[in-house]
Amino acid sequence: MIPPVPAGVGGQDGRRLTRKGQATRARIVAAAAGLMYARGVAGTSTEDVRVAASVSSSQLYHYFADKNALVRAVVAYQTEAVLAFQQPLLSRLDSLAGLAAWADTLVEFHLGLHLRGGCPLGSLASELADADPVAREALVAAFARWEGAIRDGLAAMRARGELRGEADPERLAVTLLAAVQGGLLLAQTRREVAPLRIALDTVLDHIRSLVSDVVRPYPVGSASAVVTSGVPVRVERH
Amino acid sequence: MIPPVPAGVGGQDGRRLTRKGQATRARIVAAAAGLMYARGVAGTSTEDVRVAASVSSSQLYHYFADKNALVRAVVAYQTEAVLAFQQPLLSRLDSLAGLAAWADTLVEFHLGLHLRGGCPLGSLASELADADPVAREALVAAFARWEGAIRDGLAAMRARGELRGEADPERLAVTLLAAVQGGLLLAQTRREVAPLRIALDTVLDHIRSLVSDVVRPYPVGSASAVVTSGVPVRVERH
DNA sequence: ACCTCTCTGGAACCGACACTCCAGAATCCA
DNA sequence: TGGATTCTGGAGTGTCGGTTCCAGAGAGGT
Repeated sequence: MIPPVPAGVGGQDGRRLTRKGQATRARIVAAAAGLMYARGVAGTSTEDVRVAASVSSSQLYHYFADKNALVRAVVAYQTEAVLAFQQPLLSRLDSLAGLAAWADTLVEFHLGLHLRGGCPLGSLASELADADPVAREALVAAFARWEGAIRDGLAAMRARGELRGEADPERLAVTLLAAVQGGLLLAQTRREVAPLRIALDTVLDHIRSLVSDVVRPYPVGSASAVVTSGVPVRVERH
Repeated sequence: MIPPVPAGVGGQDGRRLTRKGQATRARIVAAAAGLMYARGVAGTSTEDVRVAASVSSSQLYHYFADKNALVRAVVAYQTEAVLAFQQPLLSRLDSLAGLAAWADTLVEFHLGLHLRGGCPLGSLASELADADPVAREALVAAFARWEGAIRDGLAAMRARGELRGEADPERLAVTLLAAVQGGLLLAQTRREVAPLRIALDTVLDHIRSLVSDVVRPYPVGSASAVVTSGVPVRVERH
């Protein structure tokens, strides 16, 4: 049940790894992850990885049974990278401001990459979902963790009464994640952030409409309470 | 400006095609499209296409300069296929019922495929956006046509007064398209429709909240007008 | 009917790529 | 310190995949 060696530290068949071995293995995975993010899994040869990681081919096959095993290590690596990167923001998702900050950070991050590459997990999923069952399972788990973090934030908002009881954190979390993935795909294709920003903003707008005790723009029967910014204004409870 | 031969009918360098030639070319593209949808572009060899289309390798290179050219033909083919498939629904997107019918059809279609493969255009985009500039341009145009059709429907709703003036058809269309792409990616990975259905439903909910003259659940200062279904109820104008 | 252009079959080429093998160097642990 | 194990370099192998070539069959226009 419990593996003899911590994940990501063992060799391909459970052999022990020396400190140096761990470093080499990590270097290979990091190099492979970078290349596969930029050129896709199929577009990355073991030779490319070999050169980028400055190792010999025997080393590749010392640490990984075959290319498939390397790909799966990359999936695990990117899962941790994506979640670790968002960690500080994901733990503050329990408010509208926190959600907005998270969305802004995603937008800024991909702007910094000039819209090259989509979501590290999304592009792996698109390429591997129907090709590698093991990788698919890992990606399902990765998305579940991501989605869970978002859901927890929304659930906390609801528990605090900031979101109305009818708001479903589970469904909203799925929608936000889909907006990220779809928005990134369109943004990557168009090489413009607009689609990502718009998709996230729109879903956040929807979540705002589920906030408790709010004066909404254009309320029924009144044309005087127009809020130009479109941001709902909280009012005194009862 | 105007090509001498209709698109998809000419040979690789503008040579004339006989009726038979057109049929063979079409057979190759259709076979390639199917394989590339199922296994990805990189996962499909020219040999695979050769066999699936029942042609010799010389025929492949008679009609296409290289694999890249074939891939680009596949992009064009899938663009037409995706838009043609949705054609009857896209032209009726100018009402909430029309939007729901469109969403349901997408869900049902991919259920029929058992969630194997995502969006034909989306998966091509994910694989080609950063690899083939020409294909990327074509995909940008394809998404623009798709998004345009959705936008036109929403704009018609707004023009008829069904959507409030503040509703932005452009932004809503982008969000819907992102929901389709992201929802499909998650659905393909999980092999469950739920993510697609939830993402689309949630964005449609948001659009419902932008419908004119509506009694919304939990209006400010009243707890009596709760609508259990969550579906807004249209009321008499003024 | 004839000539030209298009279409087709099949063999062959060549580079790339995943993977193997072995021998020597480094590391670990008792 | 010494013996067992892990790590590394580099050359080598076989297959696969994209592409080419040529010669013959077929189709189209005048």
